[in-house]
Amino acid sequence: MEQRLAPNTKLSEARLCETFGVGRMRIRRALLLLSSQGIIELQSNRGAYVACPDKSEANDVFAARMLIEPPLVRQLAQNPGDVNLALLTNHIALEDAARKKKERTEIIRLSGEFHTKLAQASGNKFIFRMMRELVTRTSLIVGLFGSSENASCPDDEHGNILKAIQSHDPELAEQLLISHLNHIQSGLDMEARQQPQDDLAAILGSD
Amino acid sequence: MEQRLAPNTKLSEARLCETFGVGRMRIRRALLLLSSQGIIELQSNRGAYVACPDKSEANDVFAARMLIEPPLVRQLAQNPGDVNLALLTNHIALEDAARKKKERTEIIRLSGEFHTKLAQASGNKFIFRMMRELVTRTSLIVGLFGSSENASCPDDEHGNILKAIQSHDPELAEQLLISHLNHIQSGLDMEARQQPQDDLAAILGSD
DNA sequence: TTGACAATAATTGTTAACAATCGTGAACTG
DNA sequence: CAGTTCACGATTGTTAACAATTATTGTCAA
Repeated sequence: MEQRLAPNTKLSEARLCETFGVGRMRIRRALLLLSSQGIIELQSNRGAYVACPDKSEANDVFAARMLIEPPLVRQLAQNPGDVNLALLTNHIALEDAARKKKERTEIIRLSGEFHTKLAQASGNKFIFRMMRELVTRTSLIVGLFGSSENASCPDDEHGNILKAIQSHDPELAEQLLISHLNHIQSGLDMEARQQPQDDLAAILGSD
Repeated sequence: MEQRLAPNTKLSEARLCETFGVGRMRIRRALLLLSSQGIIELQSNRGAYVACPDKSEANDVFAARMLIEPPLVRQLAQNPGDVNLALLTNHIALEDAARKKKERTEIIRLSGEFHTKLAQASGNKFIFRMMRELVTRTSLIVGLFGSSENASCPDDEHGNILKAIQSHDPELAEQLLISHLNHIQSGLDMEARQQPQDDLAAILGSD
């Protein structure tokens, strides 16, 4: 999710055990769940590897988001609810703070989380889960096909979407979100994919 | 999915082991995956129970389907593709055959599968997975809140939807599907839920 | 130098025993 | 007789050793 592990990175059980200080059972349970969400790939007798989505899968993810998110935001703008507005406003503040401090991984994390919070605001548990999966995969894809550093959500589009929701403008909110998704997608270079490297040390280093 | 296990049925590991003739590890892996899909509930130190969705979760599932399926079918009707039409036509034939033979569990299974095949026809792997989960949960819900036996998809609505797709009529297809979902939902009695019983013997009997 | 082959090392998959937790029922007390 | 407590049985969670598979390295021959 924070793009600290490159796609195709091998995740050895023993390594993960000592990294997180837990038994093999916990690790295997976690790997199974991650693979069921398509975040890693579990190859029989060969181990776990960070998923490496191809062009087709990337398009699937964006198509699914285009299908779900616009009507979601439209609906939210029609009837936001005070609690949701407070939560989202607070989130935007966090994003701004992280952007000011130039904390890269935090910015990436929060950028994704904004979209999951939109889904959470719908109050629909299923849609919330779906969106969480979609956002995670989007992070993977941006990490793979992201051409430059502006890969994370551009500028303050999140803030503008929230403003549209606050002013009960479903049309505008929907339109802004569509543009936002398009910006993310058009910032990708679908042909030249990033070189898959093996650096699990990234996690070890900061732990 | 076939409604042979009532909600809240306890799924003991030992029982499942001897039923399927596999080790405890396999069972636990399967239970973990099922719980991640919301089909069963894993209570810590207490075991696995068939999920028992409440009114709110049931509404979530239908709301999610209402969000996703209509635009999906509309899109499919605009550009079906010969392979998809063949697959769907073949599926309708299977449904008819099962209905003629009055094979209840088969009818239930195929009724759900029709919707997942609609999603499969979109060619989007994500949407396919989502729909499969939604359909499974719908089966659970119909089993819980279904008032009479006509709970399974009424008459030949599936066939009509397919016809609309075949004749490239997106509006009609979308409208028929919306009606179809409404029929399913309105056939439920959201208040008086079925009595949760414990009959894992159902599986043992037919195995 | 390159290719195939074999042996070894490393890693994953499985099994079985052990520990911990929870529900139940009997015994006891007020 | 009601309520509480304790102990037992059953079930789940964990650990560790073992088996099976795969990857790697070294050797030999062309």
